[in-house]
Amino acid sequence: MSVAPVTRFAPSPSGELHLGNVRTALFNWLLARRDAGCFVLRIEDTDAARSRPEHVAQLLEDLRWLGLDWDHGPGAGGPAAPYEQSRRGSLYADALGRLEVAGQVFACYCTPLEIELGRKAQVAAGRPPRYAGTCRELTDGQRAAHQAAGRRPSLRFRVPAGRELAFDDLVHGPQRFRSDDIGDFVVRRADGSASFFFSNALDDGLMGVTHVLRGEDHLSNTPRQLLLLEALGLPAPRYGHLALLVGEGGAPLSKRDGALSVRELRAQGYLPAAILNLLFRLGHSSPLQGLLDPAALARGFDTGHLGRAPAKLDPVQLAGWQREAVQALAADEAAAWLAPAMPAGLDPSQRAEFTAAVRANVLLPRDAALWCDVVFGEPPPPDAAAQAILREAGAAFFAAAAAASEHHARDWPALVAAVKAATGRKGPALFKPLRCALTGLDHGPELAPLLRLMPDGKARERLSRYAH
RNA sequence: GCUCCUUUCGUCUAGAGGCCCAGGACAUAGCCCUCUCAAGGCUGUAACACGGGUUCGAAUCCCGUAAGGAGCGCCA
Repeated sequence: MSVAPVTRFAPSPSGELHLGNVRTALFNWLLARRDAGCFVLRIEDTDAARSRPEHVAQLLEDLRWLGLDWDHGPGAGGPAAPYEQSRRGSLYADALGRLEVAGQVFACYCTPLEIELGRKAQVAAGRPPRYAGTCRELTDGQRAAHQAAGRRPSLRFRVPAGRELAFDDLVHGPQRFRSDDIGDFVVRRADGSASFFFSNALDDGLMGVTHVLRGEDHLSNTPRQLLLLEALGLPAPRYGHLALLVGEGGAPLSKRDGALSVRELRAQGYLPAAILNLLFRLGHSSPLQGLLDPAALARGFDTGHLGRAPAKLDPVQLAGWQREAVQALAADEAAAWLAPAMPAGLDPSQRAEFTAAVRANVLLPRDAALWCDVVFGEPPPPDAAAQAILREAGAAFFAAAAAASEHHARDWPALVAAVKAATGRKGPALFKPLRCALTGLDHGPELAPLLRLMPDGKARERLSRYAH
């Protein structure tokens, strides 16, 4: 029997939320939702220099927009509040104090420069650049001397020798590491703040997190956190290390890849459903086909189907899901989505009709701008293909068409029938020139609704242009 | 340098020794539908990184090689 899982997303608000982060958030959210568990949002804002309040606000907004709601976290409260690490300092101090009493940590007076030198020497000697253990066994006298010299110590965890740390990774299977390969690491900086390894692991324990899905870059650091949790007497979550997402060049997604930030995607008009469905299949597979809603995504989520290889984010795939998401929109949702591209002053029925006419031809609202111009403003000048068709039809054809449009200004079938009767043309020879004159292009959405929406006289004016 | 992770169509992936001369989705090509384009339907092109083993039999197991990636931070 299994207990409801507690998962978490623990971003550091140092920049915009990008697709790599969102995927991590999504998988954790999916795991919690699938088993009626709890999804925790924890803000890792211990780095005062890089963490900005506006980033936090933006992060929350982006997650909400995507539909990834959290049960415990900022704005939601919860039994382990607060959920901002910047407000949990006393908790870290308490836990650190316990480790100090137990002798599991020691003060290290080495300066960054000394550490750096030691590291270089180790690498030169063909050894891993680990902490050399300089301050591990300091005498009281030595400590006093350092203090007298005004040195502020950091606190390091005393990594036990000869241990083997094993855990079963949700994605990569059984893992084994030797504690001898791990150097004594910093748990409290000289300025008194807790290190990432420490606060991250402690909070997972304190918040009762049962499953952690995180980036693969944490895989080989997991043993440290296991050691920490053990020393603190807290249960360790199950870990699953997700393969990284890479960009088109195959290089890891960079934080400054603006085009792939949620904010940018949203501004362009990408829909949450498109982003979620894309991410669901990036490094994760499912027998489920087609566009799925969040609940269906959750039901179909399976940690056993998480991939081990890095996945490349392909803009073409995003476009594919966007197309599906646009097609799946209800009529009123589609009209609202297209609203930014439509001219002000249209009444609701015009908006609805325009949306219905162009939505299959549009991926983003900006793509609809062209059709707005065609219907409500000026069509683009005919391109080469359209010009050839216009020329072939000839002035007499358009004279007849312009005359016909006097009586059938907005009625496409009637207009076509009248032009057909007057010119004897039919099929493409009849339709194509009309389309080109009316829209400037030889392709596009159905003409009947476009014609119905055009202001009075517009159709006739356009047809007349080619009548001589 | 050391430790660890990864490698199937262009892309995301299915595949846990015979069901695979490798299946699906997106992309792409063709056909159908259709006033055009899009949408929709159908059909096609296209991949097991390389080399050795183990086995009656390997995409699947083992060992090497190559190529990517991560970690070894008083950054998160």
